[in-house]
Amino acid sequence: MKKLPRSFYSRPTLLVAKELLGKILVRKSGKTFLAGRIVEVEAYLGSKDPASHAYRGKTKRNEVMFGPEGHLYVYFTYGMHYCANVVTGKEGVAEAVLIRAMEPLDGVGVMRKNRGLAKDSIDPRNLTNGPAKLCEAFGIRGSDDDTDLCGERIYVADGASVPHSSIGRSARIGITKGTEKKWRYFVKGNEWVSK
DNA sequence: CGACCGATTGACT
DNA sequence: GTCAATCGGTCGG
Repeated sequence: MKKLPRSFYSRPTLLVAKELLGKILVRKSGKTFLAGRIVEVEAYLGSKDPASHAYRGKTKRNEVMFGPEGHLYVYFTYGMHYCANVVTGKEGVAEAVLIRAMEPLDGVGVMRKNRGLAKDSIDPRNLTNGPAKLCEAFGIRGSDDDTDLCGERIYVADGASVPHSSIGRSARIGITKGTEKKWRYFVKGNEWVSK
């Protein structure tokens, strides 16, 4: 499977968001290899988007969004959760795509352990069917903020593209501003899409 | 400096 | 369906 080049991220954010569906998020650390197929994303368009963390300009928290495309923006929220975004837009343009759900492909045992769900009986969908859940499953936290996705630690690999007819679109979830924008994309019918 | 609140989740009525 | 958990970011005084 081929790692996506930086040029993949140097395109319009809504296009990158749509095309991230079906791609594979990979994390390597030591001997562990984790992989998941992205099935749900949301786009956040910086200065044009009241729902974006970057709407009111650059701060210490969101500075990675203003940096070069192809980096990972990880933020901490609700006092206990991390969420991961792929940064798009050139340096100075604060746009990003939130990864909201994935279908686990590799390293399910590790993901289970990271999620604190050791029992084999639990529903595997519960591992990665939400933005904070997949971060926990992948062990993504504050120290992973600004990781270059063109490096070796965390990256996105090519995957079978999702046919246009299988891509659903809706308003974004969990926001109070910018709800009129239909910038959430997901793979229709996929079991891991969040609710 | 104090107060409010969030790109969520999971437990509970 | 409702709501607490839990704390850093952000904004007003």
